[in-house]
Amino acid sequence: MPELPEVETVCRGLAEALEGHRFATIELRRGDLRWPLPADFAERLEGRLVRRVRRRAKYILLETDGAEVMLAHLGMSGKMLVEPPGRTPPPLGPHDHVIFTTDHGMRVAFNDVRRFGMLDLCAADALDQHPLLQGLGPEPLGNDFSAPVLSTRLAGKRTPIKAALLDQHVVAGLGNIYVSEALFRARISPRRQANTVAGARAERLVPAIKLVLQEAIAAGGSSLRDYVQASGELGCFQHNFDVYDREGEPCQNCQRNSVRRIVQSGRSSFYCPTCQR
DNA sequence: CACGAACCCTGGCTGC
DNA sequence: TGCAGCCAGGGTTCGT
Repeated sequence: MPELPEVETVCRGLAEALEGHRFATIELRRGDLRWPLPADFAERLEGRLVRRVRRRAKYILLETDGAEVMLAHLGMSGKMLVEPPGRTPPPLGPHDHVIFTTDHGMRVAFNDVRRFGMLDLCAADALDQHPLLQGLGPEPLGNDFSAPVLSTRLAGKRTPIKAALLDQHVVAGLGNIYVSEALFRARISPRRQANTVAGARAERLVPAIKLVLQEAIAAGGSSLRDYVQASGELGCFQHNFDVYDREGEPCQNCQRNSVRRIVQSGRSSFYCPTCQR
């Protein structure tokens, strides 16, 4: 579910709710997520002050005043649901797996229907070596993500550009929605061989990626099925899709052809075969 | 090594 | 109404 803009939005909500506050209790209601939660997860975090919540790729990193950082991934259906103090929170459901409370009465529930998400703890000075963070590609919104950088990373890849952009080791944070949207804006076919995306095509693609991600963050992400912000509000960017989930609808660019859906490495791609080459 | 398919899990929707 | 089958924003593991 959540790609970079959704995770960024959730991080901002968590930062507002948690930064500067201390975890009081942490309740593990179900530990068999994507990987089993460490058995001592709660005791290692309880009493810790949350210094900063930030994002790397699609991971949420919660820095504390202790030696460890909490790592969270939302998988396809994960949510972080914030309930502010002074209000009776809604009753917990079967998919509220971990409940965090703070010393000022904030409640955050990690909820994940499909349990593809994960939580872990990692020594702050060894984050780079964490197996899930190791080898991740550059942040697409970072200053060092440029057309030359992208084409270098695509060099030698014979796989379709769609698959290459989904590979978090090439560039970190894109998912199925924003790859389709960025390729549409750059007028590049998802079927094009990755190593041919260089020069002028890369010069179109990089700004297209940056722009669509920035617009989506400004809209609070895209809500299709499960995704909500930490506050529970929906994102709005799904109303601005040009091609994603719009099979058969007219192309927003040429208005003549209709958006086509194809399956690549088991996942849907949406594009205009005329505008995108 | 690089690639694609299978798999992890639950729930919503479609079509018979 | 019921149920089988398909599909979903992700990522790892396995086989070729």
